[in-house]
Amino acid sequence: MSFSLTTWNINSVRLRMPLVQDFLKAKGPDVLCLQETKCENDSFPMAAFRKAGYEHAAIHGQKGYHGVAILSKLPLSMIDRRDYCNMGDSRHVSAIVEPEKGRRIRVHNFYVPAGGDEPDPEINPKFAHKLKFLDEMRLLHAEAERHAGVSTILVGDLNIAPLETDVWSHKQLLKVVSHTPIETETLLDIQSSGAWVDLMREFIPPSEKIYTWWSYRAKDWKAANRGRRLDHIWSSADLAPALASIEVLGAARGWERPSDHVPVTAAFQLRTAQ
DNA sequence: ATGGTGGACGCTCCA
Repeated sequence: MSFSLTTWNINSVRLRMPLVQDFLKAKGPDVLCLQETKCENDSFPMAAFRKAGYEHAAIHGQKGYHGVAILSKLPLSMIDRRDYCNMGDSRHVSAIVEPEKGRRIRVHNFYVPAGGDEPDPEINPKFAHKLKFLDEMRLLHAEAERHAGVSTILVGDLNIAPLETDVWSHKQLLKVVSHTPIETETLLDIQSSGAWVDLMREFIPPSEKIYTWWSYRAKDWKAANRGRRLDHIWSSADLAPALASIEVLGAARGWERPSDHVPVTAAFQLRTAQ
């Protein structure tokens, strides 16, 4: 039994629906997790997703900013939308998918706050918000459901590039929000204390560079190649042996009117798991 | 050292 899931910060789902449709036609993951949909639930382009074979959805949107969504070929149940930091932001949605009988997986889809420019929580409330948000994410691993036969996948734009090989220049980005020690250490600590597995790094060793985001502000993003790995796919330990592949679709950054993030897809062969 | 681009919204915020 195979199962595949894509995470993609789409930076306006309405504007980029044609790209999404092309992607779904080409890759057809079972589940698609989007971030920065930037539209209210009422204006989410659900009809186009249904037409593409994605009849099931868990949407958590808001006007103009943020917004996350899970689209699925398979039924979704136990949909949950959480207000991290109690600010009314739409930055989380989760749901259970059951790729085969008895194999339940809760998918958590996150859009972590970017954190502003100044990496000091004392003077920059956006950075303080980011750190507080991470602290709340830390609690996920303790949830009863995870110990009651439900596996977990956590994806999204986490807005942190934790490893030296997750950025174009470790040295030059040490004081740049997304790669500061407080952020990278916190993220890696959440990962290890929660027994999460970084599936992208299971498949692509830490010795190799991986980028999932390239700034719009570069003159020539491809030539400069100053990317960062801001998008992630984690799982509970029980799912890791079932990982079959990870694909980072870098070509998507070169599509017409692209998102600044590219889609990342994990494929599983569930029979090989415990 | 600075400003560069892109999206939503509505004359500015956020990334």
